[in-house]
Amino acid sequence: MSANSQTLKVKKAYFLDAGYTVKGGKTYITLVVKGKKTVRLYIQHDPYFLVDAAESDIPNLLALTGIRKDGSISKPKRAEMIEKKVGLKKKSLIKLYCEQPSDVPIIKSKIGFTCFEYNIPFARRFVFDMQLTPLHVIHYEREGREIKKILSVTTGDPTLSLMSFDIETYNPTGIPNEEKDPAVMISYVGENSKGVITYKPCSKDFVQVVKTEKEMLEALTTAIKKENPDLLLGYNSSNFDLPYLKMRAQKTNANFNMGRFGKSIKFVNKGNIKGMRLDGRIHVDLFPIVKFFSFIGLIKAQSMSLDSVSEDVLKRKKVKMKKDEIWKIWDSNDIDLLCEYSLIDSDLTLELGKRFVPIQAELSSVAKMPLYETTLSTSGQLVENLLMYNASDWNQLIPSKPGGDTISERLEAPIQGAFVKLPEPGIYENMAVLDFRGLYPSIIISYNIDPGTLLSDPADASTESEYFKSPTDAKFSKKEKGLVPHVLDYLVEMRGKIKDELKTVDKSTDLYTRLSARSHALKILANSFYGYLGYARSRWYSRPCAESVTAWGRMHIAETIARAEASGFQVLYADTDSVFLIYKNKDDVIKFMNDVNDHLPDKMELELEGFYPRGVFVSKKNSDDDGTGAKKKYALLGEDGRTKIRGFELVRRDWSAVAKETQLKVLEAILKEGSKEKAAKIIKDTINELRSGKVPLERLAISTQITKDLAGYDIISPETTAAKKLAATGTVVTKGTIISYVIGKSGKTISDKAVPLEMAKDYDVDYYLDNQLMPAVMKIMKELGYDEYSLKVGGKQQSLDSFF
DNA sequence: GCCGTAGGACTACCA
DNA sequence: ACTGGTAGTCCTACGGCG
Repeated sequence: MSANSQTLKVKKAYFLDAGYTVKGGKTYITLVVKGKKTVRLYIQHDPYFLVDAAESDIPNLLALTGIRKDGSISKPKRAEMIEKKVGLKKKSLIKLYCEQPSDVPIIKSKIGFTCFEYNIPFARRFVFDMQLTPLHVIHYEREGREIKKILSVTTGDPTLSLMSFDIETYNPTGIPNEEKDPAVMISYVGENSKGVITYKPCSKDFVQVVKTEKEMLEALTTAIKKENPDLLLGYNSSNFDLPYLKMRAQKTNANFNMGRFGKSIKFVNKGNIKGMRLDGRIHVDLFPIVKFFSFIGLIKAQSMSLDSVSEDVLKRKKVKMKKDEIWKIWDSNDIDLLCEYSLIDSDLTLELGKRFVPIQAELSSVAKMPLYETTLSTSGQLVENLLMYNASDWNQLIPSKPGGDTISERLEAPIQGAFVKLPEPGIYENMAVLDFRGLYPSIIISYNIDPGTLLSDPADASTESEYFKSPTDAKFSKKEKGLVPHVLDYLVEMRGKIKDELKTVDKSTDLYTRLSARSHALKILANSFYGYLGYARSRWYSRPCAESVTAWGRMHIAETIARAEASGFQVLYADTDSVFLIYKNKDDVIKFMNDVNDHLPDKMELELEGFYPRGVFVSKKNSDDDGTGAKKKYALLGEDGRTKIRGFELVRRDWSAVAKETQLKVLEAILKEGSKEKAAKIIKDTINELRSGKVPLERLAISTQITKDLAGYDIISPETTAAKKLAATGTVVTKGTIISYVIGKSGKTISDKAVPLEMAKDYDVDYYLDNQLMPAVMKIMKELGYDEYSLKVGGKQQSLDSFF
């Protein structure tokens, strides 16, 4: 023992990443940890899963064998009895250990009993078992490269160093072919170094000129090694740059390495998202992150390109380079400009990384998911991971993933959602908007909504005071806090504390950035729990739970509306968690709000969102006669003069800029100046501009996302015909591409006339008048008593008119 | 064969 | 590949008309 203790060292380091390897029949978790240096350490850990069988079955289970892919024999290593909590009850299970992770499915397939926890990626299983937190500090005993014991985990915030890179490729046939077409240029930006590597003469001082493609790849290896970043950032690098570089390194026999410990660049598929994993360095492809942030509404770019996202997020002006002409520039031998553009792309990638990585890092440590996987995760996966982590902590059985049949069943029975009140179209003054802070999370916490607290069995019927009964008649026990409400409560409480702390911190500090990122991460996670309960592929799916959440939501909003009306307010509109009132006196609103709050559970709260001096609601398009109001479509003017506009065409990317800009101007003229004459003039001017034929094509472009393979569409539509025209020129159009098109003059149907912006030559005046401008503005003007005809005629003649 | 319209496919929004 | 509620566009099939 004492001999050993001389080689045992107690250490601490930040936990960056976990993987596993099998050596000599033993399974080792590989941990990448950052102390003074960043190293890879090993720790032995046996994979296992659970079997719902009796102790007497153990000998039979241990006698099972299976055949591995390599032909060798796989058999269980050992077994023990354990107990797990299932809901409010306990259950005895056999914990069956295997030699290596890939043995788990092999052995499991030989077992007739129900099994559990057999489908959990092994490195993450380890994080749960050891209750680690990514990016926090682990304290451990180490002997050489092996960790003997993990002692504790403490909070921490590593400073992660970033480096971005971008490659340019030779592409004479349009899409570069990684087998044949060389990479011609690589740019990189780190914290201490930046530059471009290429192999043709260039006069720029930031460019390192080498002799061949092979030398360029090796120079990149050197540059990365020198900078030694923790994170390597790219944009769409999992699908393009890294596979390309990997192939070029192979073709040129280059001594190429981007990782820290080994040369491997591995494809890792996570759900639908493709990732590329490096050894010991965290490769972060910003593209899936951008998609994730767009999905949850954190960013809102016109398209997913690096340019467009940079413009939206960093407010940096576009410097567009035509990617399909890179080969021409290369052949021209005048590559100065190409070098500049390439460096700009790396610059933008790094800047975006500085914005996004902090939030990803906080998501990682809050959701207990290693950073690399976090960057490739959906919110459902993050929630699931966090629940699995906490289930392990509570010794609760982790539910299995549903099978295909269960998934389809769940999909066929959707859950009733929120309530939306029909607004009366019109222009209103003095509106107050109140909303429930975190409605669904607060309902889940307040009523202890959890698959485990749900009293389904009449046998565990309790008395009325022992459970909450939802409007859908589900009963949730008050006896014990459920896993879901527990985790959610923790997230909400933590966010509250962080928000308080943020008020005391200087905005320019790193601490502020970190705390605000953490607050963001907590919000993203908390808001995903309800969706997760109703998500068909969820381990914790529960129809009664999800139904109860929305039912309680509808109940509370209905009660609030009723209470407001009883207090003498006119309620104009309500959607899910908000109510729009007309008030005479602000104090009345505050009094009403306090009154509502007095009648709510502790964790629920109605907040004042704001006072709005003026607002517009419009009618639905095709109910002109009865003038039914349109839901989810309104424009408000705040007291600070800022507008809050929802649902109008001007917030949608599938409308032309001409229509959207005019609609905005019209709304502002009405909201800010109360001038319908000005609004009418704006419209007439735009009509004239359109008729002149001189509107730039970019302002006429309509952007639409292609959501499936082009061949997979059942119908012909403008976006698909435009996409096909674009694809015919050799440009890649895949699932997820956002295509911009203009309706041109030639063609019969609108779809025929649709031409990709890049190829557009002219535009169809009538289409833009009748199908873009007029629909966008007339709904608003109608509220002011105008009709379409008078405006259009007014646009033709410069004078008119008695009407105005 | 032309016209008008109901219904379906599809997208993007709000919460 | 987190949920449901909603407006709106464009295309297509279908029925009436002649």
